[in-house]
Amino acid sequence: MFIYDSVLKKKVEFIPIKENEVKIYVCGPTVYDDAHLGHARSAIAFDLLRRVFIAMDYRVTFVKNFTDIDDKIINKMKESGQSLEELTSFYIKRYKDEMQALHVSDADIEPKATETVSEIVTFIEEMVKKEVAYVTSDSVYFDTSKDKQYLSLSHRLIDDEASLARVSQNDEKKDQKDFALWKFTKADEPSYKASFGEGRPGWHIECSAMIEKHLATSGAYQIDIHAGGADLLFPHHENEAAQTRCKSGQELAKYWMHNGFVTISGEKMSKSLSNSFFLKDALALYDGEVLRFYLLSTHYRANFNFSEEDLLLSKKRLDKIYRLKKRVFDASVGEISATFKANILEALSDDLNISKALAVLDEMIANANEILDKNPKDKSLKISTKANLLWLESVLGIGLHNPYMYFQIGVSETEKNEITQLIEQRNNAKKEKDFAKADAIRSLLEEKHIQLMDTVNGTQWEKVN
RNA sequence: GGCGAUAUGGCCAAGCGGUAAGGCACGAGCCUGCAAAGCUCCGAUCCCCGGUUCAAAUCCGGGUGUCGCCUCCA
Repeated sequence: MFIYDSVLKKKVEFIPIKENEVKIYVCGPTVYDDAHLGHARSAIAFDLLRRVFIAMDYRVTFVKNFTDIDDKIINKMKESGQSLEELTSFYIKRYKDEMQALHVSDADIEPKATETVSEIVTFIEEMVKKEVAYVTSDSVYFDTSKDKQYLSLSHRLIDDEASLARVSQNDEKKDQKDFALWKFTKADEPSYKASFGEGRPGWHIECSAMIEKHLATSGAYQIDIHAGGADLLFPHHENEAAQTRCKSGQELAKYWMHNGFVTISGEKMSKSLSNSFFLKDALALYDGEVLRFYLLSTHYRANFNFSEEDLLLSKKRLDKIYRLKKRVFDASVGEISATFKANILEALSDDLNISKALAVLDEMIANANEILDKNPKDKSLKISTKANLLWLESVLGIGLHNPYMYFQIGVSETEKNEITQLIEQRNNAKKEKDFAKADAIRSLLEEKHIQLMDTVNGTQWEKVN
């Protein structure tokens, strides 16, 4: 397995801390608002990573957190009048439902910040004791000057005035680069008791504490892979790494992976630009699997420019998978082709080269179709093709629909009955060589976006866009 | 202002020094009553300029364009 390490900025061979095991931590969402396409892309990218490791027989422990205490959440509580619990449980549930629609597997552990407070407090206490953190009137800060390797992750120089001018000034901070580990709270805000004063955790500390609680090994590195969106590299991951390094003497992660952004009309979606395409809206328009396949089809590190046109084109490629699946649907389950499996894994183990993997798949599809055109009843081919498809679908997280149902998404039962009747009428017309009538029926269905296909197994239909 | 990424046929997109995968669209053909589906065939010298090399889309230098990070962000 080769992965691109975004700290080393090159592709490296993945060598696990412990043989055949891999521990992955992915930064999850802050649950104060709906998830958008960017969250989906990140989740899908690292869901693929996890599935590939599993397909390669690694024992995977996959952790994704929920940040459920934060300034933005508190602001939203004040706006909406909801309690922390009401607000965060609503968005957590929605996030999980949306991930399910996208076939993103649940993480093995899904810790919440609010469930990790005691570990966070202990973590900070130790840092204060080691004098890598200090207490001011409003917060406990991490002292970045104590970490000689600070900024080694993001390779950044932030001593220049222009950079610092963008950060709000605070005279109690020893250095403007220092960041809050704990914020002392006002009376009407959610807070937790701590020896250094009642308050709530800062954003960065929770991930360090969660990793230590749920995943950390005792060696040089706490986990194998830490992943997240490219915008998290600085300051979030830089700060996480610094805390853990100074507190435990260990490096947080052996490898760092970051996914590229989803842009719309060439611009990154962001809260401040309010150009987010929310998943609840996207999933109302498109099937979750179609959306997954589209977001999956570009390499995870490249930026992804979302367009409805491209999504519908991408669907055509997924359609081809399902059409072949229909052709082999009645076959029994058998052995997959060793060559096919090896070729797919070779592609995916090269830093998740999905384009190459899909090219291998398309070649397999074309080959199988060609043979089935010549001999529609080639039993052994049908068996191996079906096995190939089922295996691949588990690796890519697609193909969970029944292939006949897939082409009927968005068609009501009443409409289905209507279609069946019209097909019957058309077949009768065809028998009587009344092709004008048969074609009229086909045109009628086409107007309703129903495409007919006469096959050796009778007339089939698909819903088309 | 600092730092970084990227630029491949009409569109999406691989490529990681050895002579341009794949998908979609277009066109031609086979199949079909006609279609659809499927299959076959068909298109680029890789932003520009210089350099290294027997050999560069791939490495180096300099431009230009686009995007991003430096502030919440996946």
